[in-house]
Formats: sequence, structure tokens, C-alpha cells
Amino acid sequence: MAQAIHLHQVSPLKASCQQCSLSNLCLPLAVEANDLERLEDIVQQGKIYNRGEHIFDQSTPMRSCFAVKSGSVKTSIITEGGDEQVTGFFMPGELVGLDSMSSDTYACTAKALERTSVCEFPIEKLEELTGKLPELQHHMYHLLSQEIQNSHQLAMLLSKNTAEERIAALLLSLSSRFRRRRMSPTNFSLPMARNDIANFLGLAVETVSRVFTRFQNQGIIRARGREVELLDVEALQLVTRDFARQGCQ
Amino acid sequence: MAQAIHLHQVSPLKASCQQCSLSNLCLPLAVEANDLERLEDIVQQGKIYNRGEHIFDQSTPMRSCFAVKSGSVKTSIITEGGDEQVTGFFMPGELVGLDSMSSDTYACTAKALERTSVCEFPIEKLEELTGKLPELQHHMYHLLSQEIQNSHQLAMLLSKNTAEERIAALLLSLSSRFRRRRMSPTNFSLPMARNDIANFLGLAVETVSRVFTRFQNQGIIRARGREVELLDVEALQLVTRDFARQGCQ
DNA sequence: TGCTATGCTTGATTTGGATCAACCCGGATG
DNA sequence: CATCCGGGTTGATCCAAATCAAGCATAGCA
Repeated sequence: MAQAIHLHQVSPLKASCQQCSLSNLCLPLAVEANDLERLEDIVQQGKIYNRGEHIFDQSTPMRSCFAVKSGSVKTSIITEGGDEQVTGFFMPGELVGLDSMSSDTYACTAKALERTSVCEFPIEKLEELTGKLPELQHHMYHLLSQEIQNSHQLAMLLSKNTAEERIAALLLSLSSRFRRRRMSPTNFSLPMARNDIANFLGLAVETVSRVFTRFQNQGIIRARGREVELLDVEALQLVTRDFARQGCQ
Repeated sequence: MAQAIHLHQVSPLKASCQQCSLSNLCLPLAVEANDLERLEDIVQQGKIYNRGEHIFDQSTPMRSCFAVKSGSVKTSIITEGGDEQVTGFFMPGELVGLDSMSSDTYACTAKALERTSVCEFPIEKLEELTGKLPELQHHMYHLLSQEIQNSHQLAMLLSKNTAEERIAALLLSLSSRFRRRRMSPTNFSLPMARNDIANFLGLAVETVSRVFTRFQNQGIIRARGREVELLDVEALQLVTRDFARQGCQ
């Protein structure tokens, strides 16, 4: 049913960056109202991917970056040896593919974690437009550098923190991203499998599972499958900061 | 002596991007010969920092990014708890500060590992210029995304690889960066202390030391202090790939 | 000339999380 | 309806690297 949605949508949906509920998170944020239609001119809105479908593949020609409208996306790198490293999870309002900006080919593979709709920004058109709209260019630079910082943050997590600290940090990150979208920051369902969490955080699945149940026994969270409730956010924050504390004295 | 070099250099040195031996690695790479002087207009060349001096500090206002001319730079994040995470080492021809592009404040601290000279690119002027020179803009996007990829690479190293694999990878990375500068790729001196290596790779100093001696005993490298000779590059490459292999079958 | 600080190495012990191995559960499938 | 299968949990064992503890070399300094 409704497979036709896969086809490129044109004019009917065109003018909707303005009404998009995510415009305050996404690129339009940077654009003056009267310039907005120029952005709308280049964007292809409302492409839909089903769970598991690839939005783009590592090593294929880089054409566009994508803003998540609804659903969620996982990016990962595959090594020559064939094992996977999850490099990020992307929620509505966030841009996927920035790590491949102005490269010949995509540096990673992006896969829909659930039924997901995205807006596509063809890269040459986007570059052209950012050349004309300084605010947009500024915003792009900002997003890109933000992405570097995120990745450094992850590297830090991986090299210095325990399993509990890593998982607490992930839960808090998801929580604040849900809040930005005006959704409950304490009661949400994880878009990704334990496997993906483990891979992303450099842990074994078993460890992730154990930490979840440990947190649950301590009354910090309540988790049944992917349904998660944060019962004690303070405690979670304490977990992530403990490691910083010990470095203190 | 010669503290005056710290002061901003102006016109006399201005026109030297053209002669700079690093122009094929640095920003000029992206600029047409006749546009080059516009780049030279905004760059402040030849600022010199002594070993240990800070080029910029985390959380201070972000004004410029910097290209390393000679010497080397270490960047690191300091957490609230006060412990350090080294996020990168920068060699001649490489740009420092991209992780803070278009941010209000620097996301990390950059410190000269030895006597180091840098070119400074004030950020507003650089943004202005990239708006006018599409090639330069393209190059900036490319550099930024490259930086994201590097960081993902590091995250991968930290989450999946053994101590030996991490160190082999670092040595090979340095080697290829020396080669790009037409210096010996097998015979160089490390700009950073064991401590920094350990921090960067998420290891204890003792582990770094042990791996160095292990490699030495296996005849793969020869190391005396910071002086390193790669005796068997193939073997090093094998070490880094072994982990990929096991993922294979 | 000896003293202290700093960076590096080496050895012994400990440990957090990986690995191995079962088992459970819910949903898809024939 | 029984079976199967992928995802998740739990327990037992093992190991790579951290930690703890010395010792060594070099450099700067009084």
C-alpha cells in the first residue's frame, strides 16, 4: 500500500518548510522568511523509508544530505573486515550525511530504524544556496562543527567511561532530544535495538542488558523492551558525572 | 629573544601563501591563482608559539581557525571534573579549530607541542570569503566533513580495537602525514609525549610503553624516547587489519 | 655536584567487561 | 496450532588492560 509515496513529491508539497513543525530545529532556522522559498526550491520533501531501508550507502556517490522529518535513522561505517561501527542516531530535525559533505562518496551508510520520512537536500544546490545566503552558510558551518564536537564527545565517552556512564549518557542525550521536540523527556521508546546501542557505545549486548536491569533494580529507570521511563533523572546525571568527580581530587 | 614575533605581522609577509610550501595541503589549494590574494588579505601569517603555549582556550570566544605552518599542535577537551581528553594532533598543513567553526566559543584547547608557527584565519572574514569563492567554500565543507570522519575513525578505534591495533594505527597515520610533507615516513620523531598518546588512544601510559617495547622486540619498530623508526610497515598494517580479518569469517 | 622533577619503562596484581552458553519471550510463518 | 527465529536476559568463566608500585634516565636547577 501507498508505495507511490516513494516517488519524488513535487509542487503540491513544496511550500511546506514554512509550516513544518521542525523548522526551528532544521535548516529553515537560519533562513529569513523571504528567502525561505529559495530553500524550498531545492529541497525534496517527504521521501519515506520503511524500517531497515537504506537512505544511502557507504561508498556510493554523494549527492544529498537529509533532514529527518519523522522516525529515526542510524548511520554506521563498515570496515573492510565487514564489521560495523554505529556512528550515530538521528532524530527528527537532525541532519544526516554531514560527514560526507562535499566528498565524492558517502562515508557511511544510513538506515531507517523505523518508518521514516526525510527531506533531501541535493548537495550542489545546497552549496550554491549557502554561497548566496550568509546566514545559511553560517548555520551549515555550525552544524558541521557541532557534528565534530558530538563525535569528540563520543570518543571521550568510549575512552574514559564505564558501561554505566556510557548508557546513562545515551539515555540523557535521547531524553533531551525528545524534550526539544516537545515530547516527554522521561517516557519514550528507544528507536534502536540493544544491539545498536551496544555497538554505538563500544559494549557487548550482554553488558547493555545487564546495565539496564541494574538501573532498573536501583529504581533509576523502568524498561520493558524498548519502552523506557526515566524515573530518576538526577541519579542518571550523577552517574555520568561521577567519573568527572573522581578526576577532580 | 624575538618575542616581537608574537605581534601581528602585516604587509611585509603578506604575499606569501603563494610561496608557502604547504599551499598544496592548506586552504590555498582550493583557490584560483588570481583569487589567492584575497585569501592572503585575510590571513595573519607566521604567529609563533613556544612549546606548551596555548593557541586558544576552551570556552573563550571563537575568533579564528589556524593552519599549522611548522611544529605541531595538540587539541583537547577538559571536562567539568578536570580531566583531559586529547581530541587530535595537528601537523603542518592541517587546520585547527574546525570543531568550533561558527560557534560562540572554542570547544577545545589548542596547545603547541613544540615551537610552532601558525597562520590565523579570522572566522568572519573567512566566512565572508567563502561566500564569494565557491571553490573555497567547497573545500571548507570538505575539510569539516573530513574532520567528522576522522573523529568517527577514532571512535571506531577506541571502541573496537586492542591497544596494539590503536598504536599501530597511530604510527601509520603519522607516517602517512610525514610522507605527504615529503619527509621520511619511516624515520621521524614523535611530537607528543607517551602521556598524550595514551590519553588520545584511551589507554594507560604503561600500556603504551609496553606496546612500544613489544613492537620493538618483534622487530617492527625501533624506538628510543620520541625517536621512532618503522622497520616493518607491512607488519604494522597487518596489526591494524587483523581485527578486521577476524570479523570476516 | 648533587637534588628534584618529569617522563618513560618494567613487574605484580586486580578488575570490568568480553566471551561462552543457556534460556526466555513474542511475533511471524507454514 | 506448533514451530521457528531474532531479540533480549541471565549466569559462569576468562582475559586485556587498568592499577599499584618501583625503578631508571635525562634535564633543569640551586
